[in-house]
Amino acid sequence: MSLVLHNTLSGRQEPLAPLVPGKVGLYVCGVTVYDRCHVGHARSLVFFDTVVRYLRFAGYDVKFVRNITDIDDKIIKRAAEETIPSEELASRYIGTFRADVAALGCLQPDVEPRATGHIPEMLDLIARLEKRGIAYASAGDVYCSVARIAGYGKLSKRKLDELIAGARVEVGERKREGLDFALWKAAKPGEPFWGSPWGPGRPGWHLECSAMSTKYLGQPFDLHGGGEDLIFPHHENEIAQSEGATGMPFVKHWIHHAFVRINEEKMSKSLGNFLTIEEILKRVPPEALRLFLVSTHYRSPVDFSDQSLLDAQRACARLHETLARVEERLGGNVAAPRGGERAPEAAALPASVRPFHEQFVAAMDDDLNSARALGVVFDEVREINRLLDAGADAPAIAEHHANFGRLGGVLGVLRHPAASYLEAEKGRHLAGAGIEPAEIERLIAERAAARKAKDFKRGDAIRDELLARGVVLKDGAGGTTWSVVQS
RNA sequence: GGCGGCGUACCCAAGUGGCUAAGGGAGAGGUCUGCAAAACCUCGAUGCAGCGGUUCGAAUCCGCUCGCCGCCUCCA
Repeated sequence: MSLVLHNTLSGRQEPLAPLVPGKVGLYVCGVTVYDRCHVGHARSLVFFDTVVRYLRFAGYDVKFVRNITDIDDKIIKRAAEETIPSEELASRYIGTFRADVAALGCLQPDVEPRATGHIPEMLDLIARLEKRGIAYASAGDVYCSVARIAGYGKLSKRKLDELIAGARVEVGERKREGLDFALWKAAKPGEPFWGSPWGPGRPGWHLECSAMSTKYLGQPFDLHGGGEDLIFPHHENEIAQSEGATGMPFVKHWIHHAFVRINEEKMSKSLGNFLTIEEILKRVPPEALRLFLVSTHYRSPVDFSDQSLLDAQRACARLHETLARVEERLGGNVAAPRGGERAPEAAALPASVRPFHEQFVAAMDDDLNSARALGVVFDEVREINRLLDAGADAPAIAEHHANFGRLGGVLGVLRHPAASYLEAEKGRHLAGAGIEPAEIERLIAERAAARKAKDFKRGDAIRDELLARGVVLKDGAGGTTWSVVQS
């Protein structure tokens, strides 16, 4: 059994076969920091985070590189609008990006290179392309001549003549062919620039990923990914640059995920129909957003809606309610696995949990089918609740606790003790509902007194009043506890 | 126009040739509970956009039709 992944380059599913057995190099195109990140970016972050977690779970030594584009036309444009230096704008949105990544609970990349920190590497790449007659300078710009690239279009499955015929890009005065793309852009007055043999300017967008990926992962390397909108022209051009400069293959395996849609349309900044990660996380816990995102296979579009998000939040609550029961049953003896670690061999697992582990692995090995894998986690939830209801002993519960936490951890949904999750949910709800915990406790005490006096009518009235305010009471052996409705 | 993808129960979503079509949300009935909540049990698509075809057998393969989306331009 081993991981099979869809490869955009071949259009087929192929086994992951690392260049160095046991090690995987992964490069992901990150964000351009000129605005806040939205749910679409969250999909990319969460998907590749899941990829890294699963690869490590499966025993691979992963080197994960994700870049930050901190210089480009959009950044310059925004900065000019705000009349601040582009570095200041970039720095601001690197800050919000980092906050979003942390809030989503994503693992840090091993290397997070920034374009502006790799200008020499990029200039070197241009020089090599020029030496091979692939790049040409023109009035301070430098372009890559697509016609000189063998196999151009192989990733996006496009033929060069069709691209030329259908090109919406105008042939610029400086460009020889419409499809040629900029490696270096001459600085206009007032724009940020770096010195180069071709004059002051800045790198073209595609160049940074070619330079930085191979700097940190070598050439060729194993896995390169991003959103499916990057297939053309971005990734096609990366291949052109890197293979053109060296004559060696660039990347073995390309993985691309589909988009988040909203009302049947792609969520994007240009359409203005986006919700930021920050806005969503005010409404639901990060685990709920992650669960929402991984409940669809990565190569299918996921439709965002309030109802779907609410469904995910309720499903997430089910997961954590069960975790809370488990933790209560085990008392203080709960060292929860956090995910991202190597899994034990299936043969070493207790027979009670092995089927869940194996089914989860089978699902993830099948082109990272996280939706199916999540179904397995819920199967185990039911099994755990059954055991708890039947009064199973602690060791039996502990076996499942370890397994269930480990599987959930791969999907990034059971990373904290249940209590902290449930407390956070209470806080989120109370902040919006205008009710204080002290008041809830007071009403619970009042109700307890009424119930003791057999005044169930009064007791039920209090419970109904709290319910109307989104607070659910639960009468247990040790007294009454409360939680909040997921809405 | 070129290329690619999608249409599965009330909603979301797995399943891509053959056991009773996963799982989650919502709903109905039951157990438990003073009543609830949570949990558990049971029910829920004789059918997988429509129509044809291939096959012993198809949601799954092929053809056509209808509806929707993405890329081809900055975009996760």
